[in-house]
Amino acid sequence: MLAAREEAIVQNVNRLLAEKGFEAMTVDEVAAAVGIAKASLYKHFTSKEDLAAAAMVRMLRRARQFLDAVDPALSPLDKLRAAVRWTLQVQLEGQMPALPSQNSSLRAALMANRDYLDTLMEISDELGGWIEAAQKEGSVNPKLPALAVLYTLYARGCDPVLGFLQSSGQHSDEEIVELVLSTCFDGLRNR
Amino acid sequence: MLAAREEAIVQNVNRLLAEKGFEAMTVDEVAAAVGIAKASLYKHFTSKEDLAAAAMVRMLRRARQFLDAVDPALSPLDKLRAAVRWTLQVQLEGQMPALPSQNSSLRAALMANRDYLDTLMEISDELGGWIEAAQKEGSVNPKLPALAVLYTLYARGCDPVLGFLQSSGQHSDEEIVELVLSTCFDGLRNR
DNA sequence: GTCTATACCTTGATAGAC
DNA sequence: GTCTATCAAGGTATAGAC
Repeated sequence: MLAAREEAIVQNVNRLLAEKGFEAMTVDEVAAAVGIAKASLYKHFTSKEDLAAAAMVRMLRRARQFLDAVDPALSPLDKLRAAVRWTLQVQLEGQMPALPSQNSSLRAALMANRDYLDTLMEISDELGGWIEAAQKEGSVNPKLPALAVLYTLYARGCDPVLGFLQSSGQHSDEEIVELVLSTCFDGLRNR
Repeated sequence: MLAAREEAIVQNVNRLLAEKGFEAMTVDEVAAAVGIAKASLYKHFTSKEDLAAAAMVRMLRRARQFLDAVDPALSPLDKLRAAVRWTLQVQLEGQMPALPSQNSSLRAALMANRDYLDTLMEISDELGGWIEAAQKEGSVNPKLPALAVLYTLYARGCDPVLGFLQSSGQHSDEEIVELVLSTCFDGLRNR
């Protein structure tokens, strides 16, 4: 079954991207992890960038699914909190693909990928609506530009603090999630 | 002059690390930027990792210098704010070397580099003292583990939000610094 | 569509003359 | 210590048989 094989490929790419990042991940590794020859990979995906883009699209779709399933009865602030919590948990599970934030061949490929851009836009719209509502009701600081809030939320998806705290060995995953949620929404200053 | 040449090398490495990261930076580029042959580089530094480590040590020393010069009359909270502000400014100037947070050959080299570890420890001690004082006086949330606060501060040095906001083109560098400082210390929630 | 084998290139690092 | 020239390894991608 073609779809099942491709899902297995993308799943492994996803994991490897989370583990080592785009540049350190090799196509040989992916092929070995899936258990097929490298040349077979290239029958499904035309390039390494294409592989990574597929993994990113898969993750974005999962994110969108989660957002769509968030309890509409929650306050806008709690919806945002739920979104960030989900992101942090995915990252702690080693399932959040890490891509270079700097310019690279991958960024060009992503910017040319309609699936990626569309899903990213949908997510941004949904989060943007929540942000606007939260600022209107005064639960999120209205002085912050909505775009800055959005970027700050996205950045939690690749926050190195999670890995640092995890390797310190002093906190459970649940504690780490709550700590980062707290610093994200409440800040370091005392309230 | 040997020292001057090595300073020129490390300066270029620093800039290239900030631009493209460790993996995307090539030794050929460094040699070209400095204006010497690649083989000559290897007379000064024994490996690419060694080059990057030297750049990191240089940046850590600059950070330590800055911390030592912070006005002792400031409150502990304002000292921490000054430290983060400095980090953000360096990053916006494209001078903050970006290293892979994931495991790699570079991490091993850094962990074997006494200069790096010593300076990092000194900085952490200085910041740690300020954090403790700030928590004691109640200006920083005392419920947060000091280590989590420290990591959160460090993480601002590679915060992708800066680059996102910069490329949005809607804010000056000064505004971006104040925005990120605000989200870091005050959080997204309204106060 | 899977495989083996390989082309082609880039990269980190070195040899050896000066 | 600088250069030119080169090596060895490992990477992406492809050819071509089945």
